[in-house]
Amino acid sequence: MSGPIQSIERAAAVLHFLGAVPEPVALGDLARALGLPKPTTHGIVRTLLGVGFVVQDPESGHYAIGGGLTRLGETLDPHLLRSRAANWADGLAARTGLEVQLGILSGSAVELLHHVFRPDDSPQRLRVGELQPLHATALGLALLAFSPAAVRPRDLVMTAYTPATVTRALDLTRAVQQTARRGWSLADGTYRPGVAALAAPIRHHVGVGVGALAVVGLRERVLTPAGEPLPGLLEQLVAAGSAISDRLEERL
Amino acid sequence: MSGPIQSIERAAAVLHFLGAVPEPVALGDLARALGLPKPTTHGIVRTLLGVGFVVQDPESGHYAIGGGLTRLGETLDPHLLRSRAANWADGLAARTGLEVQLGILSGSAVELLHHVFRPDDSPQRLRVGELQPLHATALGLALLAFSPAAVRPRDLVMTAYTPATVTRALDLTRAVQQTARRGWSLADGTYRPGVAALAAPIRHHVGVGVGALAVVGLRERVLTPAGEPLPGLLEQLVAAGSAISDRLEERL
DNA sequence: ACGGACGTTCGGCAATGCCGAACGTCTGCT
DNA sequence: AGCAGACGTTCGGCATTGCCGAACGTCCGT
Repeated sequence: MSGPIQSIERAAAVLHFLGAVPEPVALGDLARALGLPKPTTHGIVRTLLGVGFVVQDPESGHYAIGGGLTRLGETLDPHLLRSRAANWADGLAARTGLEVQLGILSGSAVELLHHVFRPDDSPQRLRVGELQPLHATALGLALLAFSPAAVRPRDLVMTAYTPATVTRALDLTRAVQQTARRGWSLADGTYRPGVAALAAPIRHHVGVGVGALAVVGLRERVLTPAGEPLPGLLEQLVAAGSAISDRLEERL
Repeated sequence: MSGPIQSIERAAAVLHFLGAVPEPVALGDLARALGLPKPTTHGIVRTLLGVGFVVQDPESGHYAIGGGLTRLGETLDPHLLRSRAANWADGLAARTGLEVQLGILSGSAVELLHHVFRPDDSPQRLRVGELQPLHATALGLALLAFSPAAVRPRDLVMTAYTPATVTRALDLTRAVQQTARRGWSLADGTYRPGVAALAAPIRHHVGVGVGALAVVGLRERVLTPAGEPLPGLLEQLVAAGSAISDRLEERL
């Protein structure tokens, strides 16, 4: 049997130590206490800083347990998500001229939490609360790729909404993998004919997806004739997703 | 600048994922969600299991966040420590015929929480609540070596209680390092002439020292003429320290 | 002005972590 | 009852990664 992973055990020792002491700890004291050289201890602490498990007092330079660790068990309130996302979603609709949707995973479907109309006069229907299929929408692909809940493609009922809808588990798996690699998803006429969408994940607790933000519109308003996202559109979407993610970490 | 440590980041991703999902997670689902091979994920999870940050449901084999993580910020109540230690301490005194002391770090001194008299008729004084010096006692050396609170030898006032008392910071540092290597400490006439003591740490949260247990008596009752622990005595002491440590993890 | 201690960076080295192949076990299906 | 698939787990070869000594710039106390 292979042994335990040394650097994870050392990181745990750091966290145990910091958790046992009420005051923030100097790096040198931590290193001495654990019997490790300062650069070794520093490398561990820097990584724990990066994942939010440790924080550093900016004045003293000392280290303490961070909120990212103590908040591990917390799940995100959908109302909080919506409240944090609303302004960004409204701004994105205004800038792109497209419909913007915010969704979360609900069982084996996408639930729309927020829906911003295209900023024009055309008739539109408010869809908040609506369930959408995971396999046929950009929001669905993003949630499958980044959400912690383990929904497997083979466990889904894959209705064909258009001739372009993916209905085989293997094809869906590939689409999800592609989404994971790119950091965003694309749906081209898979849910409504002639309608395309792009979606980006919204994350909480370093890297964990809790929702997705999408821009939706007629294909030629979202994609090039070759089927790629229009220039600038993807960047605005991903930036909005990141900004919302950052706001989720803020405490009010 | 060197980058973050990959295996610590991966471990954090595991914890984030487990923390985001209400139900225990299958190893295969965890591996898929994180995009890692199963053996890689298993190595990480096995290590997190070992440090108490993750637990495994024995029936389903699934993994969840463990109490060792959520209890990181908890400090140990001295009354709990005393209550858990008392029976072991009493038994140790009965088996060894020596005085047994339980101490914790209190500022820059040892505070005795529990004191068991030698099981004989000689006059003895109850010392619970007494403060003892860190530099001159076996309890003190054990607490310096294993306790999370960072007390540095150079910050101590080192009174000479006997000619054998260590009074130089460098000598104390070496004694503490030796204690850390051995896992136990030895004081030979450094606090009271002709009296020797051995001490072992009591740990909480994998490896963090929260107290120490000592056997104390006339030198010839504790050490060989060469100054080594009497055969069998050290093993009984270390075993008692371990048993008390184990009992601290139990929930009532 | 100087020395000591701090947190931090750098890069050479080899120890360690990674992960494909394989295993034994369990469960569900035929 | 037998078989196939999926599970968690183990093993060991390989090279990537983590480790840590040397060194740095900064800050503080003397």
